[in-house]
Amino acid sequence: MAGASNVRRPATLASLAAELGVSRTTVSNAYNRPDQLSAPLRARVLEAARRLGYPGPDPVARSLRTRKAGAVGLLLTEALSYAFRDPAATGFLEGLALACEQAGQGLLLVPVSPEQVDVTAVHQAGVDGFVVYSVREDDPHFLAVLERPVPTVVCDQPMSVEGVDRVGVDDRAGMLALTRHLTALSHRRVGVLCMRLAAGRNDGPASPERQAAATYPVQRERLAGIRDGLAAVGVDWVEVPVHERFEHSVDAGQDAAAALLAAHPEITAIVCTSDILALGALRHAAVRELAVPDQLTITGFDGVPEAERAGLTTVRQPVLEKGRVAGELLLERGDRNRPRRVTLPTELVVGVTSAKPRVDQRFFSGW
Amino acid sequence: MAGASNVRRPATLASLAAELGVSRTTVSNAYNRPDQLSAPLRARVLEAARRLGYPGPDPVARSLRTRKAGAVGLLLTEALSYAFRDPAATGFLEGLALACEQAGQGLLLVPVSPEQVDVTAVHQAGVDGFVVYSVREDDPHFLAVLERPVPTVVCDQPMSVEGVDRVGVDDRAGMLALTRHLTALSHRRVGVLCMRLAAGRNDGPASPERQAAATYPVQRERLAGIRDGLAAVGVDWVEVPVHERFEHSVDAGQDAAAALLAAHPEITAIVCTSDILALGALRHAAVRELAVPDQLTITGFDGVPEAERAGLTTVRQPVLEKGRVAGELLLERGDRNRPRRVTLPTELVVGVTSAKPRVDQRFFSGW
DNA sequence: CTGAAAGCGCTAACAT
DNA sequence: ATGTTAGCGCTTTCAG
Repeated sequence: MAGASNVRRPATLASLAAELGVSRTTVSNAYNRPDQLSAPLRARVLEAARRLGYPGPDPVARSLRTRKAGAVGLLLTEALSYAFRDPAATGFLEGLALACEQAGQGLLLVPVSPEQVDVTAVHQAGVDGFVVYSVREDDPHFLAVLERPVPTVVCDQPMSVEGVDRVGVDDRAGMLALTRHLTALSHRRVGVLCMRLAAGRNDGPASPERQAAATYPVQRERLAGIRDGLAAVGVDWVEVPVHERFEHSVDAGQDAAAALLAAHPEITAIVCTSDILALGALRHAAVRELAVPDQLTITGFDGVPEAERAGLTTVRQPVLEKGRVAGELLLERGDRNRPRRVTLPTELVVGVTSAKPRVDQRFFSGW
Repeated sequence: MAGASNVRRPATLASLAAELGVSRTTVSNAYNRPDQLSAPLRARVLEAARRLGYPGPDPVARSLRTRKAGAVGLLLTEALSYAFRDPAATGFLEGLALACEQAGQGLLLVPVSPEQVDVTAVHQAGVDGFVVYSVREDDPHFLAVLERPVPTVVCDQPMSVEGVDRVGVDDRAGMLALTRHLTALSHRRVGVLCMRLAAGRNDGPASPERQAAATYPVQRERLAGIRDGLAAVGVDWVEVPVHERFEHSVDAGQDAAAALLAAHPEITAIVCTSDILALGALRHAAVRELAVPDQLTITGFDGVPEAERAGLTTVRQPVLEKGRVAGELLLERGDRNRPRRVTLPTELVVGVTSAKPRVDQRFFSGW
């Protein structure tokens, strides 16, 4: 630990070479190609480096020269810190990190403030490729990423972007399976809680127009799955109340469930587009002393650990796997030219929060 | 989205300038100092850029020139992916990410395989500084970070390293407070579960030698706190069984608790150096149908959400705050020269897992 | 096995 | 308001 730490960089490869009376190549080789010079000479170089406090080749200069940054960038919709609070995102990150560390690549979390159009952070990122996690289709940061001349893989983005790999699950089919489960239980009066659908804050009912204009593909697809499932039993989608929340948190879910039930007390089932929202709905039911599933069925989506512990009926998706595949797609891309699309399977998990609506309920088979 | 994405970089700032018949400076200014050139000229430059598929100044080249990478590196003990599984680490990361995004800096997760001596990843990292999270004092990656001529802040590292900032909590004092709580409840026969103490796998009792050679400062300090607390009531530390686990997981805690109680059935309290281990111990107690806290007291450390839900008696530390301070220390370092040390407070949380040992227990006040 | 030459792509004084 | 001049620190053919 020579006192070199924290000193304004004094030594450079060139100065070291000069000091030793050898060429820069030789010093470079001492670090990068040990087999290209004699052991004693190499030892001399390294010793001199230590003595002069030379910390080894500058990574940025090397990157410029080699055109390799040794890192992949991750772009997230939300504020960076959110990624560590959302269990689904955390699982994805774990898988992605796994792939990166296996390939010896760093993972750069790109700092984006949502609802902010400053995309310099994307331009600033010294990375060899990007992973884009579940962002709005018209997100300016996303667009900025697409401008960068590096490979990119998007996650949960059904939209087909030229030359970009994609990994995701079939959200629509997953939600369809869940909805069938509910209709098989004879639910007809269903209410929906969903996450942010598009830019602009909307905490409350999501009008058909708002739904049609949804730019978060995941939410759009999940709603479509519910719609399909209900259509199959003759329930018209325009009759189904959909409540949207800007924040994605248990609190928001609780609040939304309260609003939904207040406006539509006849509902027998609340379908949530995420487990987090469903957990909030469960909490609201507990507060209101509504028996789940006897008086009210509640379902989620994702299959996060908390939901599993709560016995939530939900659709499980392999989040960790999704992250790993995203990383592999980016890092192991041979010289293939055709972009790849990977769709991972989902699984309906029937927990203890769904059951037949009570027959004595006056609205049964009403619609 | 001109077809430029994914095409081998064709255009450069220089080529654009040539094409337009202006100087490189002008093009550079068009991007970096819009006020330094006329609006029409700037528009022309940007238009030409779009037409030629020029993605804007290369971030790596810019970094080399400006000596700023726009990112901070994070070094973790464990495999990168572990950080997303450990709730204490997750909280820390959230705080750190918060500080980074506020400063518009990226956060680069440096890929290190533990038990691997390849530190090239540290050399490769294009960052303006490092945050080191709870690593072994002799970790080669850590040492490599210290060689890099960039500011560094270490977390939970009591060891004083020249010129390096530090943030952490007083683990020893926190554990002392907890232990006093236990001795006040008249516990004397205590067993301890701890995390990895040093390099090399050891799943089982940690001998006094092993304890003395501990290189994970956090674990060392927490054990010291217990020792101090017990010494105050005359309990000799060498009589206290300490079990170590390499893996940090609920399963490991459960397993360790089983081993500890099998070897020392007289124990009235299990003190764990982390909540995760304590959660495992609780699970073991449940399996064995040992009543907690009546037949057995179990305590943790950290104050993670899961522990709170379980009503665990523990020591809460402000993990998010710790991450935020780490980031701020690194990013807001004015031109101060003296390194700063910040010690955050801990708080004893008395839950429902600690109580007086049953008086009828035959070992009471035995030692 | 070692050295000389040629940039990687960009920004920042300092002129003009 | 725009151009000229110098590198940032390194790697990499290609000769010796």
